[in-house]
Amino acid sequence: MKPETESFFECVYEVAKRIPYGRATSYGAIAKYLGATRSARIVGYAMNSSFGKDVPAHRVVNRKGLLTGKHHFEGTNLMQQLLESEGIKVVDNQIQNFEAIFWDPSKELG
DNA sequence: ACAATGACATACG
DNA sequence: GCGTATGCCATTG
Repeated sequence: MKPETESFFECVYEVAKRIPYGRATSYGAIAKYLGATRSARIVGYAMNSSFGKDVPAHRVVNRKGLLTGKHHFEGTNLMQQLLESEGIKVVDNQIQNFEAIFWDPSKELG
């Protein structure tokens, strides 16, 4: 849990923090932005470790826009509520019109 | 240093 | 179209 070992995680945290309000992205997109296209799992793993930090992990979902990580939040639908609170429509643990709110860091940031 | 874990992604049946 | 299986790779024990 040393800060030094969080090198990769820190990158994920920063990218996650840069997700605009009312937007969402996928693990693969973040991983690709970091140059680790095949490390999508690592991004998710970092999110798990990001619990307790100021990282909007609720804005990060899988490629399908499915709230796969909602189980890691406190409540059963806390993640969904947070997204809906930002104007994102979520039905059955899945973001509606995900393509519209999808935020690609490699595309938006550059 | 080895084995196991995981909030994904893709391929196959 | 959906469930199962495999690959991927950094972190953790």
